[in-house]
Amino acid sequence: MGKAYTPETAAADVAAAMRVLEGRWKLILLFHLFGGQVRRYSELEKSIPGISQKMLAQQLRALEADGLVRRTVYPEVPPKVEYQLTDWGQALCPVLDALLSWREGKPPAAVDGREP
Amino acid sequence: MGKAYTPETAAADVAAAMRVLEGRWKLILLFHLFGGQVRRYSELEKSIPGISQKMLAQQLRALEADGLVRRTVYPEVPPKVEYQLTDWGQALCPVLDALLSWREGKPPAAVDGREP
DNA sequence: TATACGCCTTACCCATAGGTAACCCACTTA
DNA sequence: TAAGTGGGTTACCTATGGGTAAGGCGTATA
Repeated sequence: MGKAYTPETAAADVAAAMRVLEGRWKLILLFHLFGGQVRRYSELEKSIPGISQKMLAQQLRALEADGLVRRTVYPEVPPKVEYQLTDWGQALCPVLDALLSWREGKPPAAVDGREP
Repeated sequence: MGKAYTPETAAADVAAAMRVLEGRWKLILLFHLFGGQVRRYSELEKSIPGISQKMLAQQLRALEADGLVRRTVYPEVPPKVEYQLTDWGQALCPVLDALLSWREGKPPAAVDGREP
């Protein structure tokens, strides 16, 4: 059974969940990793046009700290680092799907002030 | 059937959905209106401690522009304005519930580097 | 005349997210 | 000796979101 929420606690918890996803690149990273995909740093860098190394590292670190992404370092030279989702990270996929479906269901803007 | 998404378009659409909810007060406002509740400006102001009139007006306008909130003005003096969710706004409730459930399912942080 | 009410708007300030560019490290190959 | 390789860090700058304080409007009441 779920927690009991007041408007304030519910809002705070949703905000906390969203904070994990905020940042210009995190969702893109997640969608590149959904479905059990494993990617190296340099692969992500190549497949995400426009991202800088700083932002890639920063956002990956944040996702890792939040428990969505697992980081595996291979002690080689040159270094090799792999990124993949944790189970919990993967569990976000259907939630985002629900969000996408909600958005698809948006009615067209009313022209005359009434809803259609 | 849903749209077909690439990592980029999916991320962009999720971000667009989240942008509608971003802002320090919007979720609180939404949770005060979920379930068909109808509230006046001054009621919201009183029941949301810390919100300024500027932010209350601004965030309500944004939610209205995004089609989540319906604003009803009664041409009286002093003015009376009521806010309530649109059907689409109300449809967000189960989505946010899913997000809350996802958050509740987060495993405790691993102490030794492995996931539990 | 002045004050109060309900619902805002405007002017101004600051903290943070994100951008660019350059640098670092350990090792291998030329 | 010098350059390349993968995976970052650091310094610095700007744009935006949110904060406070105050003003405005149309009418009724004292």
